[in-house]
Amino acid sequence: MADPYETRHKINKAALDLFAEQGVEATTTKHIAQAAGIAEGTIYRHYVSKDDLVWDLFSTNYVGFADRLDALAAEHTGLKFKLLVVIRHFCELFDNDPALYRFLLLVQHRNLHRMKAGTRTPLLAIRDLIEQAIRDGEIPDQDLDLATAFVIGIVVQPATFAVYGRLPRPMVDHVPSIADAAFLSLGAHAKADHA
Amino acid sequence: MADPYETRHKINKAALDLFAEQGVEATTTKHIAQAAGIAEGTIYRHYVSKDDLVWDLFSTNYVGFADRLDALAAEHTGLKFKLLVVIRHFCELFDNDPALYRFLLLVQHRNLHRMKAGTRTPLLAIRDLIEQAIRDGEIPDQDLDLATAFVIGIVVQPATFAVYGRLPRPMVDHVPSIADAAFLSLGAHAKADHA
Amino acid sequence: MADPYETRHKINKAALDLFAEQGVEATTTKHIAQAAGIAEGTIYRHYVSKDDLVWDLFSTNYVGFADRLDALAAEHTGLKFKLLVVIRHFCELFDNDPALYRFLLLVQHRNLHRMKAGTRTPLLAIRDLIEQAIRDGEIPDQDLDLATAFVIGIVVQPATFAVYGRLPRPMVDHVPSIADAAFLSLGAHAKADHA
Amino acid sequence: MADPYETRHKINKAALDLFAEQGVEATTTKHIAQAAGIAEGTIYRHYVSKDDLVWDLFSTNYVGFADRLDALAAEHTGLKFKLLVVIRHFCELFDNDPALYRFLLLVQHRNLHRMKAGTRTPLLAIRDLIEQAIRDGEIPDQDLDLATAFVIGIVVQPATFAVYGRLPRPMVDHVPSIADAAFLSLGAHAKADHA
DNA sequence: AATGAATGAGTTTTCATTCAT
DNA sequence: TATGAATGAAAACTCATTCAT
Repeated sequence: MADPYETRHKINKAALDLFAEQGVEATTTKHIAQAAGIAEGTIYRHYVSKDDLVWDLFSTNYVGFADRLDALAAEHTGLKFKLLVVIRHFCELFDNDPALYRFLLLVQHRNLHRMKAGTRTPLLAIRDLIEQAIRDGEIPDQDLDLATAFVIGIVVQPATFAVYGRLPRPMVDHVPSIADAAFLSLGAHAKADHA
Repeated sequence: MADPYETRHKINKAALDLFAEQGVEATTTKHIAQAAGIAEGTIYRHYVSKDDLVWDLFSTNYVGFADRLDALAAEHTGLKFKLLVVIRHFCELFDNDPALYRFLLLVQHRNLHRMKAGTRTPLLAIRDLIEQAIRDGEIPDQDLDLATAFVIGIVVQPATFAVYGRLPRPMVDHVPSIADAAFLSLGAHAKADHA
Repeated sequence: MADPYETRHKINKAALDLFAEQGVEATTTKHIAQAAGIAEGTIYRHYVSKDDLVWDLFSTNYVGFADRLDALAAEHTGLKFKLLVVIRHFCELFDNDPALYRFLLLVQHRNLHRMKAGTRTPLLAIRDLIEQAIRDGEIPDQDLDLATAFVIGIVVQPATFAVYGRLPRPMVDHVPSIADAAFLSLGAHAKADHA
Repeated sequence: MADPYETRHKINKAALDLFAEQGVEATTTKHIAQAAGIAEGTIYRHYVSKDDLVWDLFSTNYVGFADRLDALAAEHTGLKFKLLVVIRHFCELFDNDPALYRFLLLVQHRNLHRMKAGTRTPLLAIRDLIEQAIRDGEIPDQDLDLATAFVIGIVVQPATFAVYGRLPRPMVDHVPSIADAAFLSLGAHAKADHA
């Protein structure tokens, strides 16, 4: 009997790649089945619908990513270092699995509102990290959500540029510059570097 | 019968709203026709295809927006002021026509590569502005594309937050903070403010 | 432009015939389209779904039939005559449009419970007619619903036999016998015949 | 592993319930397997196909029922009594196993033509009983098939009403009334009761 | 220019059945 | 015998586009 775990994995891999490459709508279940080397009907033994597949791919990876960011932030001290490891992790994700990044970028708008309130998201991980820094006096008091948006924007936009060839890869090469910009955008003094 | 110019306008308005709200693929020509109060076939009197409609909407507004940014930048001196007016214009667009803003954000990547080489885009407007600042010694020498990504990210991400209710509107209220963050992220000294 | 009324009629006719002949499930939208001489997609310009088509066909004809029975009953006096015209009408329907009868027979179980309470049905028409006869002392007092079931059964079962070739057609030939049986089953005296 | 006889029984029970409730077409093999608590493939260890399952269920029970009706009729004398016991048996089947009753009713027409010529059916049991009564002069000479239809209709329709809640259960309570109506519908005189 | 019914190719989804374990 | 993952043919349904009016 075929290993259902393996089949599911093949579906996920094929779907993610195709979704990233041509978008969710443009990817047919037929394409996915062909790329995964399985029958079209088999997809429906693992997922209720194409939409369910998209949602599963999104939520699993989105939440998994948030959890890793939380863990990383917890392992380090000080805004500067926290930002650095978090941003490095983000860039590594991008470099190692560009398709996953592109997929998350593509579908987040349609899927974010489905997450049940209270779920850990990368966004919350960043927000908590900034909140802590304000509390610790590392950066001036400021609008927390706005500050979160700045950091997210500074990290995500270069990756988006990289996707479309407007910035050279690997993203890891840009980590120091990105971390610096994020740090500065929050109103931190360069000196905080050495704190 | 009806003023053809007005019909076209109704199509544009309906399409833009729907595209912004639910994405291009999820919006059917039937939806557009219904929302515009016209017959489905009428769309094809004004546009060759749905894709043509998307492209027209995108290119017209994208280039127009870039031109206004260029003009604004030209009217002011110094990175700080240029950033301020450019960012204010971004935020005003968002406040005045959120559908247009979201639409441009959604489809830009799919459509950017179709633009004739050399066409002015908002990205280029920002990029030129930063290049000038580096040349003028206002900010340290740095990777131009990365810096552009920072500024774009710092501007766009708060707007995205606003769309999802994570940041209060109007966006114009956030202009000073956003401009500051953009300015700082480029490595400018706060003092440059008063320069 | 094609006449939508005519197209809808072609769909209805083709669908009814096929449904009656081979059942609803066994009839595909492709079959219907072919039989109607239209494209498969055209069905969906007239009906939301195959199920909607079935429901429309059922409810329209079922209620229409009830209305005609009501009208007929109102035009005549005395249980005997009312039964006679009502049963004759039923048999004429059967003879003139056996497909319609067979269709109603096939789908009633799945669709009866969808009718909103208070809708006129053939069943109610018969029931009212019997209730009146009891009130008028034409037949002994008895369980109204049970009596209704008797009459319905006496009328419907022969038709069902006729469908499957267990009784010769036309059904109209059996009207006197059926009416007599119905009359007698209610406990009426033969004398009532001449009342 | 499990007792094969028990497994087959579980399949039969689950299938019968589901077929009765939602029809044969609407019941999937998956549903049956779930309801029976077995694997989908197991059905095919016991039946060649879904259709084979339906046929087996139908023919076994239909013929068994006919045989019991025959036996009951043989044990009694006179139309009145024969009708009474036969109708009681009908009603008891309904009360004891409504799913089986409904199933037989639903699928009989689709399956009757498959029965070998000469097989005993409930229809024949009723028909023979009426034929005997005519021969014995208990009821007037009349169309035998039509008369059979009357009796079947008078018995079956109340049961259908009971399914839809239009008549209170148990059906056994209605046996005297139903038998009376059947008796009368055949043109028997009420006095024959006491003959 | 405008209409809107019709199209048909293409999509998602279903489900009885098979087969390796 | 039992399992249940996989199959694939066929189903219902969608939708950008066409075209007669």
